[in-house]
Amino acid sequence: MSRTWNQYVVKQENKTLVLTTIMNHTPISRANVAKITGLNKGTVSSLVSELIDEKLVEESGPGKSSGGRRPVMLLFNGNAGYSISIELGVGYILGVITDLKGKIIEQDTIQLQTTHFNTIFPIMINLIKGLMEQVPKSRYGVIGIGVGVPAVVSRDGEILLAPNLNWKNVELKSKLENIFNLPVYIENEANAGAYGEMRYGSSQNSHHTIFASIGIGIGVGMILDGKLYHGLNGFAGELGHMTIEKDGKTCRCGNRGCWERYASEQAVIDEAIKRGLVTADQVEPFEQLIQLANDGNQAVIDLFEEIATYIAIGLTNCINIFNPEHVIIGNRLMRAKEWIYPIIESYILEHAIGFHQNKLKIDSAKLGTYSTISGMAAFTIEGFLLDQKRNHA
Amino acid sequence: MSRTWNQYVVKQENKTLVLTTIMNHTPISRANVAKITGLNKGTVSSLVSELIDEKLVEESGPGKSSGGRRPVMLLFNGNAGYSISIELGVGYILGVITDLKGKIIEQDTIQLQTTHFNTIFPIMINLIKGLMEQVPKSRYGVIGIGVGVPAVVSRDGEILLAPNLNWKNVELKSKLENIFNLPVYIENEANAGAYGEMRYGSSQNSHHTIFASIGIGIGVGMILDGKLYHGLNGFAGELGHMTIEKDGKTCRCGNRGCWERYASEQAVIDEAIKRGLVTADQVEPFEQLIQLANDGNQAVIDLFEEIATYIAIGLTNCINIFNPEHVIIGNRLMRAKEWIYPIIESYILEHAIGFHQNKLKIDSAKLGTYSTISGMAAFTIEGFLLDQKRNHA
DNA sequence: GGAGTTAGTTTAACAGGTAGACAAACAAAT
DNA sequence: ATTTGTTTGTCTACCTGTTAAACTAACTCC
Repeated sequence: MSRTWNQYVVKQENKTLVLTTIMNHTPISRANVAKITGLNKGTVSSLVSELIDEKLVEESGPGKSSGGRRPVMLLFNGNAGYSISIELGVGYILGVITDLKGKIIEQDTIQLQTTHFNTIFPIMINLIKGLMEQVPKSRYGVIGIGVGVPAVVSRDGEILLAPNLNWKNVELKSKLENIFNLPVYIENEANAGAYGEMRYGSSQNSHHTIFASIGIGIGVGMILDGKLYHGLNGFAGELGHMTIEKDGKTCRCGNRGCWERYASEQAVIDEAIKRGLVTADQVEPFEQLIQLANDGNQAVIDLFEEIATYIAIGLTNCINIFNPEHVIIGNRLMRAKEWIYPIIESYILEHAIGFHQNKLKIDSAKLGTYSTISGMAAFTIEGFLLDQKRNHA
Repeated sequence: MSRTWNQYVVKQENKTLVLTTIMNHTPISRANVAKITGLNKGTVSSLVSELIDEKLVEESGPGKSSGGRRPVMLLFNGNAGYSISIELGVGYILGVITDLKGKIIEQDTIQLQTTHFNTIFPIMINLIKGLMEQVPKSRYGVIGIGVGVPAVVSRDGEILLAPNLNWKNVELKSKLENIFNLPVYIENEANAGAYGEMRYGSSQNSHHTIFASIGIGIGVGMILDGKLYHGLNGFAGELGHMTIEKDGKTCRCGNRGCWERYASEQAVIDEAIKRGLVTADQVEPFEQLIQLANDGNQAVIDLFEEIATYIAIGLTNCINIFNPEHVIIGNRLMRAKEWIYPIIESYILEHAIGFHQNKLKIDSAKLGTYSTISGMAAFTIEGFLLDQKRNHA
């Protein structure tokens, strides 16, 4: 509840302040760190020497002089440890190793034919084990495991509800922690995507970002005041089930007129089948449609444009609700970007309130299909650094 | 940007920690403050004695012994200063004096016939001056002025857009600061309402609260992770203009199917006139309708129930978006609570996602018509205390 | 009335940050 | 080649505020 402050906290905070300054400005001299942070030069010196002892920071040769003694440049050591991140999708598992800078070192994908937990779980364990063997030797080794899932996740890492996987109440975090004895982070796929884009992607420095992950369904990750928003117990961001048409199409959630019934990959496919643009037995109907649009099929392009309008309606709602600085559209539907993006942009421009007063940017995910997994890496890395901070004086 | 930590900051933080502990647990002993905060007894003693010097805390006689020396009970001194809060509505100005506990000491209302800024502003100034003369003598006197407005307010207190008043780009904060030479706080009416309910009303201790102010239009104030959410530049919370019916009724915002076209006081009135339940030249049509419903007029009750469903649709969207702990419905439409509330509750229960897993409470505003003004008082008081913290070592 | 408890103050020790002095290392001007 | 001035990084003396522990005060209970 209440937090007491004393000299230890002061040191912890200043030390992480120095570390993050080095991370964000690498390479940088001690003198410059002192200038940026406002800390005394001596304080910076002593904190940096501790960070060097912990192998989180290293010195690289002398930098350029600006009319005096040449500075010793400091680097954040991205190789002090490595994170393992997993993205669990419908039909695939993607696993990667990243360094502490979030850079992907190694990756591996497995296609799945089922969504059964009992089948998938062992496959995932094997994937993780395989990755762990490839992790380079380092001071801290594997610092943690992050898993992004298309699900509602509770604050303590339990999967409460994963409609597209048909999972319910799976205690994924504790299961994995028991097996690997490492810190495990579980997060919703859209939330992780939002975080990934904020840390490594197109919305760095933006404190108000809405990340709409439009795939089979729609999930929305929200960075509000610089922090990921979860709501009371992880259900926040279910904007796919926002009503945009009262008495509209029925949805499996029990409601009617839900946004994702009009604006998702599934919505595209349903409508395409209804219009005879693809057949129901097609293996990859969405890819087929992209192909057809590429070939100039006007009926398909029209369909994309209709869907785009529905996407835009929902996004306009988001903008009116959150007044974000940045709206990012990610996941598979953006493969049809060419046809849908212009429609979305012009609709929002015309319909969002006070648009002219907002410095709103609308983008597709810069990290592409790596938004989520990068976000999971970020969670894992930041969790590790937080742990260091707490344990190491 | 970056915040440095040193012993002064530690003291500031601990001092406010002690103060807020006393505020929240008043009356309380030094020993108990130490226990709750985790601070050393000696530290608490010295900080308390400073707070007593500053007249923010006072000792009240000895408390009950629990088997040893009797404690000296400490009280937060609500009378060290007073705030002045104004609610600027469509058709009225409400002004109050509150003490530092947010208790209303004095109040005054003025009915308005116009919305012209040049007419209203001098009236407001006079109202404030009148209130200032009634403020009791105290250590800090009038600590600040807070004004709640039905408008989009920028972070620096400029009224960007007030559709119901027909104002645009009014620098209210600086105007008032120049006149009174006091700290001035300007905030959107729904935001202030949300804050008021969190501080003094029905959602105390709730960190995720949605406050829907349903009057002529709809504004929503959002407490997310314990903090009021503004968005990038104050436009957040324009949920009144969330599309709930694609291609629905046109709205003055330029959009179609906006929530407030279906679920506000104006929507009730429009529909009632259309159905011949009241005439267009009625002075207080909404009051008239309440009266009719009270008299058992079924057509009016039916109308309220229809409107309630629309309110519920929008609120369900809010719940799916924010996963709040608490949804509060405030402002004038709740005068028809008797007929609309049961409908709202049952609709949400049936349609919100994962409702059973959420410990969601739905309430009407406990502070009634004082939500907004109490919120403004809270802003002013907290701003004052923050200032004290910064200036007074 | 003594033993045990609880409340609040005082004291010395300690940790960590700051200011400022200092040496080292360099650029630019003479 | 010197001289001058600047920048970097370390070191020392000092200061602030928290803590632990001793201590005084005041009370309850047997």
